[in-house]
Amino acid sequence: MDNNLSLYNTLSRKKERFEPINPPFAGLYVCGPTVYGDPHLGHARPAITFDLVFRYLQHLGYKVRYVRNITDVGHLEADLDEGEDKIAKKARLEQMEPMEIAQFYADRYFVFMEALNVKRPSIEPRASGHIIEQIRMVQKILDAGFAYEVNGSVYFDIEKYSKTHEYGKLSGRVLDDLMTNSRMLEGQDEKHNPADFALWKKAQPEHIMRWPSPWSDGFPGWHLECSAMSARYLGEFFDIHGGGMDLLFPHHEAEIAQCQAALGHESVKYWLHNNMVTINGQKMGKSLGNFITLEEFFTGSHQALKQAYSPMTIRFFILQAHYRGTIDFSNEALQATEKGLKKLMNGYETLQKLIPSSLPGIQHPASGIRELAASCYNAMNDDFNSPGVIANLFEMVRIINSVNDKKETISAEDLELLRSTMKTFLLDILGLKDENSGDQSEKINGLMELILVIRQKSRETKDWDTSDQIRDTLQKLHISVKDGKEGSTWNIE
RNA sequence: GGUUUCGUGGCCGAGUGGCUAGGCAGCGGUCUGCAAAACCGUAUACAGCGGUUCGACUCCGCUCGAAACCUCCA
Repeated sequence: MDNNLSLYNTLSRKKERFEPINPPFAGLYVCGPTVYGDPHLGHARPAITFDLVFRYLQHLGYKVRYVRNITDVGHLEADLDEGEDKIAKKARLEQMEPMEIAQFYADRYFVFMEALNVKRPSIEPRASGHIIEQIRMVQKILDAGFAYEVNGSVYFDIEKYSKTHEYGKLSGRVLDDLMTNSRMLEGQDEKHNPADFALWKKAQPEHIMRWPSPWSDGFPGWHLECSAMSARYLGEFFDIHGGGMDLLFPHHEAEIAQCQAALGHESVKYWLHNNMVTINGQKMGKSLGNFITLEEFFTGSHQALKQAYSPMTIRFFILQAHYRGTIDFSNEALQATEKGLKKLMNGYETLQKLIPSSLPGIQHPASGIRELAASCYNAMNDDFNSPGVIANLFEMVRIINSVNDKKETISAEDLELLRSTMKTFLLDILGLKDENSGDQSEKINGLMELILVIRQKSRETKDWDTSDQIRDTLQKLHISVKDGKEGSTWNIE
């Protein structure tokens, strides 16, 4: 399978040609949500970023297995001495079973991801369903001599590992710094070295989420689930592992070490990381009062928002920036995005009713469509440069409108290429969809036809009061009427 | 303090060692009963300071600024 795709590998810090291990198959693993709270922008960005990767690989013809986990095992909360975990804490506060919490927020996550038109991955495994795999992996690491047990808990031995392998190569950490830095934090620690991380943790008596293991009744360390589940569903060596940059250290660094220790080799060929989001230039945080959930974006029900922003506006906004750059959400930027998206979707609608000109020799022939299509591929092949694709799509819309205005002409061949290219990139790869066309029933179409006929009559008699009243009233119902040379058109906004 | 990512015109945001990104807003036109949409034209730019080069926004160094991580939190 030929491709010219290159992608930025965090491990090598440069763009590399994408050469899958077992073509035509491609394996993609992405760190999914911890389901103890409502989905927000921090969930939307990686989901959309890797949805783009998923869609493009599929478009190139790969048989992609996309695995994105659901973290439903409680992990310890840092600021509590009690050793309570996030999901259990939420469960206690809301008087629910921990799995009830996990189920509730997982469902919320799915609903909002669907609204954003994020495709469901091939497999969405849950950490709680793979305790056995995780226990086996801990045992393998113990057997290999890279871990030790203390009081029923098992820790990864960084010092031992570092003698033969480079811990910190993904994130650029230097081990000595880690040790000296971490050493400052005193505590009644079971760990031999502060930089060590837990593979298995013995549960405190009040800890509800627990499973039996050879070492204790307890729960797996956070980093373990991704290693265990990726190995199970994608094999011990697979193509792409993705996630947010915030996961670089320690999470992904630990995954590399675990796999190396347990399997004797690394498990990931390409590491991809999306950058973070900010809101009005600030990081999003509950204490800053700018923590905005997706539901609040969609309904506009947050004081920082001047209006509601539709799921497609959010999606388009994220795709308008390259995934490795930071992205700042502001009302001004979102409003601009909303207009741009509308222009794009209107253009796509216009394209459907465009007619090729059969007359030869007309001036200003629309041209360059082949180049624009190639340019879209070049952009995607250059590390998934969606903003580059979008710029080309806007150029296509300009051609579409010019042809529609009879200012340019287009051949049947070019029109067909234009249609297929627009559909491929706008709908299939970028995953944008028309949010307003869903509710146009036959009844509404019939009514609108009637109304426009009546209005046209009033216009012919220059009864502007009546024609304007109709247009204004419809506008209040979010139905906009536009008068053109060939009659009036309408659409729901 | 360390590691990492980044700093482009009013706003957002690509890209390149010398050649127009694109969107939104603005200005001037065309079209139009008016409006909207659309099309055409147009101003404003590469954080700062050095260096490499015939030439840097693009490479190197430093400074300033922002974000993430450095918390058995996922």
